[in-house]
Amino acid sequence: MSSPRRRVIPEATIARLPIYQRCLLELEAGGRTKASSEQLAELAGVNGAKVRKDLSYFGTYGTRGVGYDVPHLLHEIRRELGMTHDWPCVIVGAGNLGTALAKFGGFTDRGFSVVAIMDVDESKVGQKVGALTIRHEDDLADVVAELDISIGIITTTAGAAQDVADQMVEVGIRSILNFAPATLDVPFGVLVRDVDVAIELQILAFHEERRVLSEAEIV
Amino acid sequence: MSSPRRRVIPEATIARLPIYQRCLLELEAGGRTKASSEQLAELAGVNGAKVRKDLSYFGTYGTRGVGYDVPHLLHEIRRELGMTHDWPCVIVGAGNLGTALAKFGGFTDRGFSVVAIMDVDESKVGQKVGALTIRHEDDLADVVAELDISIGIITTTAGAAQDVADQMVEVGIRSILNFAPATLDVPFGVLVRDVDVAIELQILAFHEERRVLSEAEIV
DNA sequence: AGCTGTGAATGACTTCACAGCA
DNA sequence: TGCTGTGAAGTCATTCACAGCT
Repeated sequence: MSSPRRRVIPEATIARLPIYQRCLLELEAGGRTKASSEQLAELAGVNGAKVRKDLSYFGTYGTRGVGYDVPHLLHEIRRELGMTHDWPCVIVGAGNLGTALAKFGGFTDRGFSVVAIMDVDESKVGQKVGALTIRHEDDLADVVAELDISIGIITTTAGAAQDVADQMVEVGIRSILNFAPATLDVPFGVLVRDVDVAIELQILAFHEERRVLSEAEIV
Repeated sequence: MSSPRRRVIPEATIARLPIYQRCLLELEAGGRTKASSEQLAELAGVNGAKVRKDLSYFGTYGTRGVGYDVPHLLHEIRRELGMTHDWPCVIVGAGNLGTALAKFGGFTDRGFSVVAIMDVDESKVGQKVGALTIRHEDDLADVVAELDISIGIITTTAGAAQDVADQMVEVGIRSILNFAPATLDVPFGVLVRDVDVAIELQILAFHEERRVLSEAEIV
């Protein structure tokens, strides 16, 4: 009533919100207007109790005996996730991955737009990537200020990644998505999330390897 | 001594092994032959106790008072991760992302090679992607058998992903890396890992959004 | 009767702290 | 002395189980 709900939200819960959002979008597209925690859980690949607890951190959006109102819950989740406005992003590193991400429109409809792409390589500067022109990395401060960017995406080599991260922090970026296979060192308050496909493959390989070993053992 | 160490390894530990491997490769490249848990931890962005406990699940590879032998530990981790042999992978979905991953050589030196790329779209079948020729998805069983594939990579649209996963499971694949923004339903024993860039961005946006709110509150 | 919201119980992971070996 | 390896303690996350609303 008086103080707005602002408890500490578990990281694990936060990571599931985008998944719930996706499921709710599916339900909405299918014309569904109500969904129980069990139904949502089924779609999200978790269990009902988890859905209920996750959602309860944000408020009481459900109706006992009925379930959750799909459009309403979707709205609340979108609001919590900051999806009510657009997030301009800058990509640093105009290699294969960087250009592929810049051209890929799949994030735009999810609220993220790549508004700039940069590289240290002078020969790349000025080239077009879709509608964008590659700018020099040294212009980062200007670009970030001009375009009001708060999210930086690193798609450089591992060797260059820390320098780029330092530059980003320097110009005020506090949210970094890092595709380079490197552990970035950033000051407190700056959030880095790593995406490393090789690591994901290695985790699969670990289990695959053990599977083979276990099967050999049974024989 | 008698029974080989085969305790249950925490998932969190497994996910860090590839990172330790990367750090050890750096140390090795720099000519370092010994490293303490604290030094490794520094590079990996964790703390010393975690490194020691993680490694202790696999055996006692360190020397008290000295630290770990870099080449030896590297060898052991590579063995645990199944990096002593190559892992052939198949990509299903020859769109932007699929072709980009197929062309990207960055996993080959990490022990993974994309040996086949497939699609349902007849018009794509026969086209070249780097050294590979796109084959029709219906040939999955043949391709998997021929090339001894155990890891499948899904880069289709969300709508097609479950069907592809079903096909993969059908032909015996039990390790799937899923790039499609969809929750896959697979039988027990099949492992799916999801890579969803939009979700990562949304997690960053959540914190960014809260950061703004908190700062407003202070004023 | 049905389903949410949530304390309490359990389980997973991390960190502490130190015995014990080189 | 220095650093590992590991029980014990602490923290975070999941699941249970049920009171309480519709």
